[in-house]
Order: sequence, then C-alpha cells, then structure tokens
Amino acid sequence: MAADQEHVSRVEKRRRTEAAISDAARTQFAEVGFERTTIRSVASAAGVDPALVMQYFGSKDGLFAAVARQQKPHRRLLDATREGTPQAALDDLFEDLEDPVSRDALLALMRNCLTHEQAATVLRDDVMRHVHEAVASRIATPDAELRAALLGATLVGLSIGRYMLRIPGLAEASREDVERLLLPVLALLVEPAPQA
Amino acid sequence: MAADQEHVSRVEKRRRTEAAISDAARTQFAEVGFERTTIRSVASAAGVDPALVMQYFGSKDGLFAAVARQQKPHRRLLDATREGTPQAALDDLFEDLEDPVSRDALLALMRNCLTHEQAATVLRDDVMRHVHEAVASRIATPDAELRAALLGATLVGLSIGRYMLRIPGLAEASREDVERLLLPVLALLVEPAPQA
DNA sequence: CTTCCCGGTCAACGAGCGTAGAGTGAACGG
DNA sequence: CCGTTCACTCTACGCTCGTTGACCGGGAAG
Repeated sequence: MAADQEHVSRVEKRRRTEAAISDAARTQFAEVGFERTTIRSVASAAGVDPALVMQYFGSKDGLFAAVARQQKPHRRLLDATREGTPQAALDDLFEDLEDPVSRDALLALMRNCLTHEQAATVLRDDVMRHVHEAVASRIATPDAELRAALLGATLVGLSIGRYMLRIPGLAEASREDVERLLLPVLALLVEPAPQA
Repeated sequence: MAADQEHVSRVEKRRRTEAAISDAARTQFAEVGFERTTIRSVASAAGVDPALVMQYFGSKDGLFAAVARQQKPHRRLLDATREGTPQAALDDLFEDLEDPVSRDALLALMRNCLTHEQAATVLRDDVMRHVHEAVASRIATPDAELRAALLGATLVGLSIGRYMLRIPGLAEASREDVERLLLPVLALLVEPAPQA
C-alpha cells in the first residue's frame, strides 16, 4: 500500500488523472452510450470532481471526441488492412476487439453511431473508409464500391450482433468458428467473378 | 376544405388523435432516436398537448412500446420467412423497408437497439428470432445456430449501413444490385457444405 | 334542458443534466 | 523563503425533460 506513496511530478499526476477520466469515459460510452453517460458518473468513476472533466476536455462532446480519437491506434493495422483481403479485414477487427482499450473505443463509436452524428461520421469516414478503399481497390468490376460497402456493413453487423445485441448463437461462438464460416462468404462477396 | 367538417364520433376522434400521436412518435423514434425524441416534440408534431400523450400512452416508454408493437404486421410476412431461404428473408426485409409505416417501426427498433434495452429485446427476441428459427431449421449441420445468427447479423448490418449510417456506395445502390450481390453470398452462408 | 362523460388543455413541480466561476492548498521556480 | 502556478474542489445557475393534477367545453344520455 505504501508503495503508492511514491512521489509523482505534477505533469505525471496530470497525465494519470486525464487517463483515469478518459478510461472511465471510454468504458461508459461503450457500455451505456453517450446520452446515458453523464459527466458526473464519469467523474465519480475516475474519482474526481465533475468540474475537472470540463476543465480538461472542454465539454461532453469534447470528452467523446477524445475517446473517439483513441481509436486511432487501430490505424497501425492500416498496413495490414491495405492488403484488402477479407482475411486481413477480419483479423484487424478481431485484434481490435481483443484489446480492452481499442475494443471499448471502437464499441463507443458503434454504440453511438445511430444516435450521435459525430460518432457516425468518425465511424463512417475514418474507420470504415480505410477498409472500404483497400478492398475496393482490389476489385476490377464497376460494382467494386458496392461490394466494399457491403463488406463494411457486414463487419459492422457482426460486431453489433456479437458484442452488443448479443445474438444467441453468435455471442458465445468462438472466434475460430466465426472466421471459418465467414471467410469463404466474404471472399465470395469480394471476388469480382463468382461464376467459376 | 369544408370537406373536413364532416361529423366524427367521439370514438373516431379519439382513434384519429391516437394515430396522429403514434405516427409522429414512430417517425421521430426512427429518425432521431429515443433519447432525442421528447414528449413535447411528439405532441407538437401531432398537434396536441403533451399531457395528452401521457394520458393515452402512460409514459414515454409506453409510447415507445406501442410503436415497437406496430412492427408486428411484419409477421404477416412470417409465412414467407418460414421458407428459411435467404431470398425470402431478404424479400421480407426489403418489403418492410418500402412501406413507410413498417419501415419506420423497424428503423425505430434498430436505431435504438444499442441504447434502449427494450428495443434490443424486441428486435432480438421478436423480429430476428423468426428468421433465425426459419433459417436454422433448414440447416442440418451442428453450426446451424451460428450460421443463422450470422445471417441475421448481416441483415442488421445491411439495414443499418444502408438506411442509417448511409455508407457511401450502399445507400445509393438499387435494391436489385444489392440483391444480386448479396444473394449468392447469403446462400453460401446458409449452405451446410460449401465445398462442391 | 339537465347531467354526466370525456377528449383535450394549462400551469407547474421536481429531478437531472451540462456548464461556469470563484476558491483552496500543495508543488514548483527563484 | 516567497511568490506563482496549477491540479483540483465547491457551489450554484439555468435549462430541459417526464410527469402530474386541476381545469374547461362540447357532445352523448336521460
């Protein structure tokens, strides 16, 4: 216990407090959504005063934007996604969903994308755009855009159904089983010439 | 104008007012979601006093439940869905999405299923359960449940991506193009033996 | 015509929310 | 050792919301 009594500099203290607020906000945005998350509940979970949250993040929307921006590490997987194969896209998604931080950051976007314009914009124009472009660029037929969009919509449906709606049969399934069934299906979606 | 001065009985008047409130509520729940829809805005759109909404529907949750229940007409398509083919499921979905009333009732469920427990329950246990059972019963392999759940998740992803997220390339695509690309894919998902 | 019923309105309460500004005490720099 | 900075707290404003109970007026019933 006394081990925590180490001296921490002011900047370090500030950094830790901001991180505590940000962690609490990310979790609550992901679990109960933007509207049901209150500045007060985030501050309480982080062990600070609500006014401090305002001081550090400006507003509730600013707090959400900060959390949404944390999803950026996902883009380190951008190179892998640039492959444009369903395998790479699915791997990216599952990898994101296994790390607690990027998982909650991504779920915060998805949970609120239907009721919060900013969440929808970030999800559509920042996250999905990458896989869309990578996939579409590998398809030669004129319906490439639609095929890529359908792949994105399917991955969104998978995430929502598995982690949020918790559809029976999908929520409990192993990642391996999901991949085994979904990969050939997504491959067919992306292949320009199904008849062969 | 004077044509509207016809005499209406009290029960008919009541019925029309309830319908006006219900219509306004369905539209707003579908378009801006449960939280951003206020009793006051619904009443205003219906041309009545907010207190009357409470008197007729009990509470805001009661109003939402009444709208969610209007999705039931969807089940007249249940017989078609019982076929358990992706074609039938997709036809059901598009048919629902083309009628303004059942369309908004379904979108109201989807829009709020991530932030409103009741919406999630109705969507999962009432709407999706039917297509799930119909599809799963036609699959002989032990992964039937997972395959059916993946189909349901895909259809949810399609609806969300096309009508709510409005993913570029998917929102503007014609129903025919979407069906042409998606049907063989869904068929592969539902087929127990992909290798052939 | 009188009486009751009922669709509909009005005004208001109480709670919870995002947010603002003044204040405090400890860590820092000189 | 002193003055400043800064992390952090306290209190409270103003707004919007769901919800309530008293009230009003016209149509139905006798």
